[in-house]
Amino acid sequence: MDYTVKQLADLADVTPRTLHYYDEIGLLRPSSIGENGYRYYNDTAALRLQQILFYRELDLSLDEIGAILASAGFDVEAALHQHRQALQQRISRLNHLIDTIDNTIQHLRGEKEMSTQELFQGFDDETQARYEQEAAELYGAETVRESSRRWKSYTAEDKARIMAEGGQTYRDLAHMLDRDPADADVQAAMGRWHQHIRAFYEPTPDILRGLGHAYEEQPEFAAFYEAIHPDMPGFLRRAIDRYVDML
Amino acid sequence: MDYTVKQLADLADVTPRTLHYYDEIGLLRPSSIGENGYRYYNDTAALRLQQILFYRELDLSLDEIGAILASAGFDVEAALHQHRQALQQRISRLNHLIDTIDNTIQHLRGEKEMSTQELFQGFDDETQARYEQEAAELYGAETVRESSRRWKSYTAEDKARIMAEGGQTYRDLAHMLDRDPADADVQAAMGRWHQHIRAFYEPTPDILRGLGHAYEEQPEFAAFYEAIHPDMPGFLRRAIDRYVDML
DNA sequence: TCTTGACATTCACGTTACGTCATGGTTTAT
DNA sequence: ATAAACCATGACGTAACGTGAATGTCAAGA
Repeated sequence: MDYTVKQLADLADVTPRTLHYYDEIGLLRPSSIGENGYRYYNDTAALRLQQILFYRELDLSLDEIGAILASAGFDVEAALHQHRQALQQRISRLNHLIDTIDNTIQHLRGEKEMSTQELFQGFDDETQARYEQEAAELYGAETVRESSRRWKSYTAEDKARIMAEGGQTYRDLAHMLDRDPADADVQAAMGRWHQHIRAFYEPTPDILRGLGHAYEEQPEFAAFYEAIHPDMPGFLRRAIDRYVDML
Repeated sequence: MDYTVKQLADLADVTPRTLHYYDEIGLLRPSSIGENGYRYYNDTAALRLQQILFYRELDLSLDEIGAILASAGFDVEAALHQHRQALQQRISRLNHLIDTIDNTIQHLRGEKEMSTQELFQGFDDETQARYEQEAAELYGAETVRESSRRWKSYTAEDKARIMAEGGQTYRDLAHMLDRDPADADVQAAMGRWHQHIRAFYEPTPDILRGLGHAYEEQPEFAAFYEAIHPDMPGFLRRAIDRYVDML
């Protein structure tokens, strides 16, 4: 009970060309070849095709699929895990793009023309690096001194209260991760966040924005907020951007 | 103040080859060409490159970018909106793939060999269609009568309570969208959901699973749950799958 | 001035996973 | 016998460049 190309192709919902190609690259050879040169596939071949298509659905390259099917000792689970990671990254990237598109649309609507600088922000690596450095410098040079001066002026009670309030704000926000950053409750929490920062120093809008950026981009910050929830850094950054837009 | 290929390339963080290519396809022509055949780009060209790269970051094809930059009357916002949709779809698809990978890994761990049939489920369009149809038929034929019989037997008070409880369950779930579907609280809510369904009829595990499927795939259902939250349909389906696995 | 190294140019093939003719032989059904 | 439907093998096209290869040009140091 062998299949011809068309038969197997119809069965598996691919085109004959696909089978030709898989033969050509050695991924799926016919089980036999007739004297007329026709390809014939048996059930074993059909099963292999199923597996190929299965992995293909998972978006693996034919090379990878070949490797998986070739070695019986291959660690399929590890491979799938790794691939899962890759997919997650793609999703992250796509979410970033959607963010950017949303911002762009907002700008278009507001007739606020984005300057080329703005357009490039977040895309140009150098600009990015400079931006972060500036934020760090702003946060560092002027501010750190001011911050430690203010902090020292507080009583132990004050300090405990301030830290508790800050923590509460972050926990509140963690419960609103599924909302729109523009949501009134979220923005109210951002107001409390702003107050919390002001307990240390007086941040300019740019510094606030820089903080949001750092929360998302700088590993040490990101790790802290990710500990609260994996989506926290991105959410915070969006909420901060929104908050500063509204100031 | 003109740039050579290398200079502009470095500035924009692309390779010279990219500029060659953009010239070749007419997307970005040099502002002038020297007697030696060298390409020279002025600031206008540089700006255009910025815009090209901006749109490229949004994952638009060079063709589309060319169209956008060509026509001043082009509806950029509409284009971006459409592209946003496309990105969302990709994300949906990627999430689907991740789901499948997770299932596959589970099967691998449990040494439960997936039959070819199982492997194919969800990929084969025909199987898919048949599955949905069966779910609809099950839900329809036997069940609808039973459902309306039970419903009529309730008092107005009962009805109000049942609806309120159901609504509450969905709202509870909406606050747990960021959790794992296997989370204890989520699964507890799924238990309440099950009870809610049982107020109408006695669902078999397959029917429950079919419901989860329908919530995600059938537009009318999906629209209802998306109104609660965009991620609700997918989350519900995963939670239901998990719940039924545990029954 | 000569040489060297960094830059410039134009081919032109490689990449992925097939789609799409083109040309010609084979099988099957009428 | 003839047409329809299938088979085969090239071979080019796709998107957006990467990667040589062969060769010409320019700025700078010995």
